[in-house]
Amino acid sequence: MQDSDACVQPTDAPSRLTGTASWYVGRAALRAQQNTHQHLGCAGFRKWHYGVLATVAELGPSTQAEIGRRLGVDRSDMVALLGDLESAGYVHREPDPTDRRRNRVTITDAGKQQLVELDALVLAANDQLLAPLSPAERTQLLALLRRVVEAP
Amino acid sequence: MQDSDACVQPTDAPSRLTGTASWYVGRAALRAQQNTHQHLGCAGFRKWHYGVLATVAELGPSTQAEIGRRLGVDRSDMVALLGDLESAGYVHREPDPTDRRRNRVTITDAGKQQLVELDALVLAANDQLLAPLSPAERTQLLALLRRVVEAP
DNA sequence: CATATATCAGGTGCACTGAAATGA
DNA sequence: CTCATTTCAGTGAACCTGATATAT
Repeated sequence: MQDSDACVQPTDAPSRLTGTASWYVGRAALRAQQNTHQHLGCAGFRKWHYGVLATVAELGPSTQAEIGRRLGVDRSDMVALLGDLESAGYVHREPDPTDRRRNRVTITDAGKQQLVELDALVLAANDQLLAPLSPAERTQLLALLRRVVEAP
Repeated sequence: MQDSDACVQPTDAPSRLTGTASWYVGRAALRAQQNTHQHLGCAGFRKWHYGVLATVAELGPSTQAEIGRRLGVDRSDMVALLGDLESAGYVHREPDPTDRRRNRVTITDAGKQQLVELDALVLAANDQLLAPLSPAERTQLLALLRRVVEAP
């Protein structure tokens, strides 16, 4: 058996599913997830590692709670996530002197450098996902999804 | 603390993410998942229970492997899934006399009846997800996602 | 022999809950 | 006292792998 079952597209799903947006959104998300996981995985990263690095890079030093809020990642999961990144030397955690409940998370030079490399991988994964669409269609899809996601 | 963190929309994600389709596809899928999970959960079902019922209802008696292929669900997970549905009396499993490796999975009357009720819940969850979009935009989104998902 | 099916045992990433310790 | 932050311990669903027994 060399089946592996993974990455095998489902064929002819029931019309009750192929009539819904939820179905396609779910399938598309799975594909997106597999693409980015595969690309980032080669570098030893997962998607939230990238998300955290991106957040800290763009926002400057932040607290764990703030990063989690921006990304929609649970405060609880942030602990391990930042643990990974810190022990790899990509971020630095230090207690905030002005509010000693908080941790100030800062990206290191190694982190910034790594982030640039990851950008290329994420871009490639995205291009792969959107391959069937023209540039105009990609913009359109992005706009529609934005409206769905940013709904009250 | 009554925080609960769940279902809290992330605000102001970094532009590295908000520029990608993967990001919005992922967020939309999470929201879709939460909607359906919440709606179906009230009836004691999960999304794959619904998917399996829908498949068997539309295809007629099928094998576990075939159902899994249609849905993109792993053969391994189908076992437990069908176990749930069978012990609840919604499907029936019997060895196929013409090929004794296979199980013939059939939907029961109770299953058909339950499926109709679940249809309404799934529809409601979908409407909730697509609330920000006009009917024309919903069709457009569906078409774009279809192209992405049904890519080679 | 090779292939397909159902099943079991297990691993991993992710979303989430609840509680504890600390401090504002 | 209330609220926010970090941390830990643990659950649950979904995705995936590998192996086994059985039958084609």
